[in-house]
Amino acid sequence: MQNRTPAGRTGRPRNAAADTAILAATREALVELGWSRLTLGDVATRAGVAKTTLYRRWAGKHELVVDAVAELFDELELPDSGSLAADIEGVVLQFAAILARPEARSGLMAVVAEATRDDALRERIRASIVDRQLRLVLEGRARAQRRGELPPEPDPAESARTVDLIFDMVAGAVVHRTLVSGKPADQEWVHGFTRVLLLGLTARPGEPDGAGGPDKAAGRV
Amino acid sequence: MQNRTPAGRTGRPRNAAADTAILAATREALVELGWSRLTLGDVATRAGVAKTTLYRRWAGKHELVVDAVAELFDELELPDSGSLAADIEGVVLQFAAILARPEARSGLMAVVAEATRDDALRERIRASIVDRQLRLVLEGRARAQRRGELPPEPDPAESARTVDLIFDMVAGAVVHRTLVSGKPADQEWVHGFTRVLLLGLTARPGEPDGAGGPDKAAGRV
Amino acid sequence: MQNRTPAGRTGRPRNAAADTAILAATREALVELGWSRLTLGDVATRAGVAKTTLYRRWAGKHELVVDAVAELFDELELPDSGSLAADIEGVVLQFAAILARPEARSGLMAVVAEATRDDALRERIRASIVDRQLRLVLEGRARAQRRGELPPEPDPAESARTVDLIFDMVAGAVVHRTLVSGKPADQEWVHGFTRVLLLGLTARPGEPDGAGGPDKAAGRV
Amino acid sequence: MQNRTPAGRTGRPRNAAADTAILAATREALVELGWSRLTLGDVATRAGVAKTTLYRRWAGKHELVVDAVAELFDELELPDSGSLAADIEGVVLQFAAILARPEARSGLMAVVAEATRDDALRERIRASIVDRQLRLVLEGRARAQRRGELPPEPDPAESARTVDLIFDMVAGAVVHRTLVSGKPADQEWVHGFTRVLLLGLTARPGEPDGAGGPDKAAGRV
DNA sequence: ATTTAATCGAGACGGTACGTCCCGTCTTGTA
DNA sequence: TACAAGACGGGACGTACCGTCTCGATTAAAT
Repeated sequence: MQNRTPAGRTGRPRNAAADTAILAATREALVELGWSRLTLGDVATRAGVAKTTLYRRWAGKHELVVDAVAELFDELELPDSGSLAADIEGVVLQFAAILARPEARSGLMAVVAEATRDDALRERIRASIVDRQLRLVLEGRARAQRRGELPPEPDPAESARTVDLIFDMVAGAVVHRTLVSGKPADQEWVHGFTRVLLLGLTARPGEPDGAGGPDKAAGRV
Repeated sequence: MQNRTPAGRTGRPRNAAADTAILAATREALVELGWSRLTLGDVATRAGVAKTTLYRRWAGKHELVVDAVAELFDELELPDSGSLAADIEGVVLQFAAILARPEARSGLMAVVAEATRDDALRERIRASIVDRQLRLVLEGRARAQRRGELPPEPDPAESARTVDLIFDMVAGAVVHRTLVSGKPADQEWVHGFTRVLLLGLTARPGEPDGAGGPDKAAGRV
Repeated sequence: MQNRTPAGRTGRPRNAAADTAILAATREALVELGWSRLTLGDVATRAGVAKTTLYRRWAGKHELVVDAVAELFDELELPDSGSLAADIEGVVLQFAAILARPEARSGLMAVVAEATRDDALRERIRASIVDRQLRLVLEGRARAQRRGELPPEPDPAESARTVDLIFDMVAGAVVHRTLVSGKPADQEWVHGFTRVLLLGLTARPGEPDGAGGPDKAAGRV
Repeated sequence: MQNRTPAGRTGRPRNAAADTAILAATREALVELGWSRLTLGDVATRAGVAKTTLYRRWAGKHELVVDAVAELFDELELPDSGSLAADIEGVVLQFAAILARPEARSGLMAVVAEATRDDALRERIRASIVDRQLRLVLEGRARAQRRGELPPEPDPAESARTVDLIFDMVAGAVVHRTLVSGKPADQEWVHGFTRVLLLGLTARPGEPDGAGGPDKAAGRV
């Protein structure tokens, strides 16, 4: 994951169990202490490992936490609920549930904050967390197209842009709701959000457009 | 701002200019060093102030940065562009421009991260940053209603929920685009985002609904 | 004591009671906290006085403590016990009793320590504490001469040297016993000490001299 | 010296040279700055050592200075001058010479002052400085007994009491002369002091006793 | 079986920043 | 003027972690 396999074959090999123990200890410490009070010395102690061992495998606190948090998001699965709207609602709810867990909340924003000044870290976050979950959007769209809920994509560039937009809107809204507004992203909220998102993506523009005839607009703002 | 006004009348009064200098020095340090390398000792030096003076007024790094960043968002203004869509685009662009500035990027996510474990800090962020900008959503809606672009609100509770949702969607998407995806929230992106948002909020559900007739949907996903 | 009388007559006169209160508060703080933890801010608070008032009258911690401790030694009185030996024992016991009090122990050595690098402070100690008690030696000798226990002094220079020597031996031995050896300078010890001192000062040298016939020496070493 | 030898075998061993460098730096700083201006940060810098290293080995300023000063007194040697009086004079002169050095003057009284409120510190002073030099008294007496200048000790308890008394008188008088009276403990003074001390210890009580016939007393008071 | 080389635990190390405490000065309003 | 109150610039404190290093002791693969 984070470390080159030893490459050269001679010498004592690394203890593979240590990686697992360290990442688990990291999440445990995140829960108990939060990002800012978490120290690598403490993580090493919890993992029953020397500090040197930890530094041999990770460059620092940020990298370690990215890996520890990334594992959490691998649990995400696209449910097959029969309709696109229900599929999206299901996945957003799962995402919200993960963000509600303290080991994710605390660490995720912190590494994002640091990534604003550290390109390598941002790349690591993208690779470990964001890109790995793009699969959900892609698979969801494909399934909806198979069902006939969505038309096929004529323009690949436009398609990629839309995938990015959906991802930013979903992840952004849930994160903001959970971490900034400090309110739960519960069933009701997710339903309302999904409705607006899907309507916005699929409604015919022109007619009941935002700039269009107000007399007919029934939407609530 | 952060400190009880002296209230009691005796003793030497606080130097009001120090507050201004400290907040400016904080932003300067955020630009040069970023959140994690910013130290209060350095900020004090930059502001030409003793470290003790700084600690007398702010409880710590997080509180200080919240106040320093909050001032940035007070620049936001709702443009009067003639249409709701254009107004929203204008304000989102302004918001994106602020988030593009390093003094905002670096500090904002860090305090949000810390706020996940510190209720007082979250409250401070809400009061200093989030709630102060809710005015934009409220005023924008009122103006659109005056123009006839939006109907009046029948249900106050539903209305508040929608304002919250809009705020989470706008702020969340822009933040995620800028800080996580690491791509610019430029004119083009803002236009696309605004279109989806407004359509989602105003389109008549039922007809070209996400669950509705796929054959007619012209939306791009 | 420590401060020039205001001299110029205009303006609000100093509160004379403050001096007393400050010195008492200093001794109180010495008892409770010892020298190293005593702070001028705390003394001011105890005395019900502002820090400014304290600094207007004393230059610093050292000067203040010298004055506070000096007052303790003014209690010393030469008892009239009928014999030189008994007079000396009495005064040495009184001296030991003062040194046993925490307000004296703690402060005295500290100012002496500082005086090794501060000539003005050493002079202040000499004037306030040491010289004021030379009277005891002088009066004791005069009384013994009146009684016929000691011969009159033929040589004034030699006389002054002897007074100094006595003072250094008495004060030094008691201080060392009390503060360094950490054992009480009690009746028994004072008796033994006085015996050696007086014998050393009055015995005819030459005969049972330390360099003399060892076979006849009955002294204990 | 001050720190448990590593005992346990694991881990990087302490750098023994650091102890030496730190104690030397401490004495250097005492000379230049005196006790009250000496800071541990400065000592660490002078020793080319991190502040943490210093704190890892000494509990604080007082303990450090005790050790730094204690080494000075290890230079003391009992000269073999042929007579008890000359031996004592020699050792007292050496002692006075050490106390005349600024690194001793400045620190010694300060730690004694602090020791009045800190039993552990007093014990450390006794063990590191006082008890280590008792050897001089013991050896001097033994040598004088071998020479026949002093009789053997019949009573061990009385003997110990006398050793203590001698130590308090010698150390006390020299310290007081040097640090309080502020006059040099030079050849002449030491000679006078030694004469009184030795006479007091060896003269036959009863005859020219302090309480005895004043007409025959030739001593000067 | 021995060598070889990397890993492991432990913990000392140089270093940076922390947040606190106290210093001695200053600036108010009141007496 | 003096005084109470308290803010101020400054300096040192002692602590906590950082990330590196030096140990002696394992531990396997390569000899």
